[in-house]
Amino acid sequence: MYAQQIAHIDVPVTQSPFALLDEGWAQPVSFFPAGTEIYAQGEKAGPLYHVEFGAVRVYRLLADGRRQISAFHLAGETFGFEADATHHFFAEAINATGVRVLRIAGAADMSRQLLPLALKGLIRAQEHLLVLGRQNAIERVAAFLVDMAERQGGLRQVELPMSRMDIGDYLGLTIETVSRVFTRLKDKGVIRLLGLRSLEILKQDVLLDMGE
Amino acid sequence: MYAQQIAHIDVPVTQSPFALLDEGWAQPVSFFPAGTEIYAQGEKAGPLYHVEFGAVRVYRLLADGRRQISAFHLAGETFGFEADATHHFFAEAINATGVRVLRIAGAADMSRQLLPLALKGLIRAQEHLLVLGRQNAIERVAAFLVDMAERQGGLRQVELPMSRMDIGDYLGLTIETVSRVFTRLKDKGVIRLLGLRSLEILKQDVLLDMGE
DNA sequence: CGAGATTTTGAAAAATTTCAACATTCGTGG
DNA sequence: CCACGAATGTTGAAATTTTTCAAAATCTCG
Repeated sequence: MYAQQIAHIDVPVTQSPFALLDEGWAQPVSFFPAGTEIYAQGEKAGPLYHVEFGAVRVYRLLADGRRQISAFHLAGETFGFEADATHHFFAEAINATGVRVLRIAGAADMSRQLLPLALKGLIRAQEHLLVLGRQNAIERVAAFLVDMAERQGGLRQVELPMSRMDIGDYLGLTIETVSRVFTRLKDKGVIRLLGLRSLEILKQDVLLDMGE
Repeated sequence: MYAQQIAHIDVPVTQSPFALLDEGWAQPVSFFPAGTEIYAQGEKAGPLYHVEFGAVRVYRLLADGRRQISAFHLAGETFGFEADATHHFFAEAINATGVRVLRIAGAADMSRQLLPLALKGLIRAQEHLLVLGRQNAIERVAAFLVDMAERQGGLRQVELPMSRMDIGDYLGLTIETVSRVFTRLKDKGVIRLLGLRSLEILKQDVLLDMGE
C-alpha cells in the first residue's frame, strides 16, 4: 500500500533570490516524479522545501495502513518545518514536482524565519481539526474546494492535482463518499466538473456557506 | 450556548523564575474561575500563558455553535502561541485555574523562545488530525486516555478535569458516544471508573494498541 | 487501441448521531 | 448535614450518515 519509488533528479536552475526566506541559500531545484518520497517519518530533518511546480502531500500512517494527509502544498508554498529534530511525517510528490531545497542561513536567523511559517501551519492544522471533528461529508468537501480555490487565486476554475483517494485521506472520508459528494454538488448546480481533476465553481456563495 | 463569565482575579505570587521561558517576565498568577474566558477569537494576541493549576480548553466554533476543542492544557503546560497578530481561537478555564502571564523579553529573543513551542503544537495538532480523520470512536477515546495518562506522569490513575461534552468536542464525538465508549472499556476490563472524572487504567497494553 | 488504474454508482452493512427517558452527581440553602 | 433542583452523565431505540462490498463506467497512457 502506498508504494513509492525513491528517485529524484537534481536540476540546476539559475533564478532570482527566493522571496519568502530571503536569507536562505537557494539551492538547485530537485525534480521528483509522481509518487516519489521527498522525506520520510523518522528521517533527520534539515532543510525546508519550496514547491516550484507540482504538488506535495504530507501525511502520517497508522500501523494498519490507514493514512491521514495533514496538508497539501501547491506551487509557491513552503513545507518541511513540521519537524523538530526528525520528521514526524512523510512527504511525497503527488505529480511531477519541482522542489527547491532551502538551507537556512544562520541558526540565529532560523527561528525568526521559521516562526511565521510554523504559526501559519499551526493555525491551518487547527482549522482543519474543526473540519474533521465537526463537519459532515458535504461540508468537508465544500471547505476543501473553497480552500483550493483561494490558494489558486480565487478563480472560478479550480485544478485538483490529487486523486480522490488523496482527497479522501485529507478529509477523513472514503473515495466513494468523496465521489458521491462531488456528484451531489454537481447535481445541485454548485460546481461543474470539467474533468476528473478540474472543476468550475458555479455558486461560490453556496459553497462558502457549506464550508462553514 | 457555551455562556461564560468574563471575570478573573489577579493574584500576586512570588515564585522562582519560570523554567521553560527563562527570559520571559514572570507576572503574577491570574485566577480564572471555572468557565471563564482567558482570551477570545479576534482579540489582539500578546503574551503566552503558563498553567499553574487547573486546566484550559482552546477551541473554535462554527457559525451554528458546533465546537471543536483543539487542545487541552494542564498544569505545567504553556499555551497562547496559536496566534499571529490576533487570536484565532478561544481559551477558557475548564476549572478554577491559575495562569501565569508571560511577556516575552526582546522581540529578537521571542522567535527563539516560541519556535519549539509552536513546532510541538504543530506536531500535536497534526497527530490529532490522524485521530479525527482516521480513527473510530473507541480508538479516539483510547488515544485520548493514553495521552492524558502520559501527561500526568504515566500513572495508572488518570484525572479528567473536563466534562464528557469537552471530551466529545475534542474527539469529534457526541457525549453519548463518549459515554458509551467509556462503558464499553469498563465492561472489557480495560479501565475502571473511580468517579466521573477519575479512572484507573487496568490494561495499558490494550489501550495502547487501540490508540494505534 | 487496449489494459490497468481510477472513478462512479448501487445496495447492504456498520458506525454514529439523535431523541427521549432515566440516573447520578453537584452545589446551595434550609 | 440533608434535601432539593439543576446540571451532567448513562442507556435504549430509531434515524441518519458513512462505509463496505461489488460491479460498471471512464480515464490514462504506452
